[in-house]
Amino acid sequence: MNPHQLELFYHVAKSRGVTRATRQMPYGIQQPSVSAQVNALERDLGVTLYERRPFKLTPAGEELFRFVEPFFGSINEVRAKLQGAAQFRIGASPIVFRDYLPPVLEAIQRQFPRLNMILRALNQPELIDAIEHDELDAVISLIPDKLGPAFHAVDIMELPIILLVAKRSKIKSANDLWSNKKITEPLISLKPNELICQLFQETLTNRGLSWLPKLEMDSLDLIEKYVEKGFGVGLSIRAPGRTCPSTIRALKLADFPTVRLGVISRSESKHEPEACHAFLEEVRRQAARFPPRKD
DNA sequence: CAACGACTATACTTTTACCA
DNA sequence: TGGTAAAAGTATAGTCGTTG
Repeated sequence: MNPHQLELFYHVAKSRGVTRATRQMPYGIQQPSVSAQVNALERDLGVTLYERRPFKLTPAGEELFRFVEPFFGSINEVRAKLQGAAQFRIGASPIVFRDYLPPVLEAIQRQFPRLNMILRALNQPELIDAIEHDELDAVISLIPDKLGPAFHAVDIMELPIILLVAKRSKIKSANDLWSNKKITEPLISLKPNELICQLFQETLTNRGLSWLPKLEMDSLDLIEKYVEKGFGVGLSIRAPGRTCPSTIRALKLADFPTVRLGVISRSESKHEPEACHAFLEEVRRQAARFPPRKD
């Protein structure tokens, strides 16, 4: 039972499978090597640690995993500590990074000069995925309704879903669209797994309408660009403190649900709680600069 | 139920690390 | 520098689950 075998077993158990482990390992190693090492560990112990397919840890495997997980699971954290640079990993959408985060990050940097901030710009589904896999400590994201108990979500603001049309388009309000049973304007939206799209499509379905996107973009900026060029109607949200370009008209969507923008962190994370708290406070303070619009 | 793809194990070869 | 053992790599066979 050598440490290398235990490390590989940890990755196999965490990734739930040998092949998956080799793909997710922090360093390069081929599947047969992992397979051979974990098998050698089992042979040495004289115990089966997991059922192969479907993957399931045996009681012995569970016990061994409980033993090795605290060690191998906190290696990166310990490394950062030893290097004197506690790290705090923040995720947000590219737009949030561009338009809202700089003052927040500056404030955190002033408060924690030694803190090593790791920043990742991702879209909403990837942000949720990253925090679920403990790859980030805090994310600013639209908050899904179903969020596990392991996560702590704090609402910052409610944002209305809007449609964007080119000013020169003859569509003046959303009702102009709904009046036709079949909507002929091309819809430009984010990818279907984005919360905004799901909420929008659900609401349409409830009203007996069908309008699937013709163009799928991966940022709201791109959607705006293509609306401007006259490629169709864009699905977006009204971002606070930003005004539409003069060539674009934003259409309110009466009786459509709003989305909640907030900060999600891991509730049990003992990892940099001060920084996490300060981050949340700073986001709140910045958000307060944008009073809710009442139109 | 055959065809296919994904996963795991095995056989064999090459590389690496260590030591005399 | 050359020998040795361990570990990693390549190729591939076997097995299982899915799909048309």
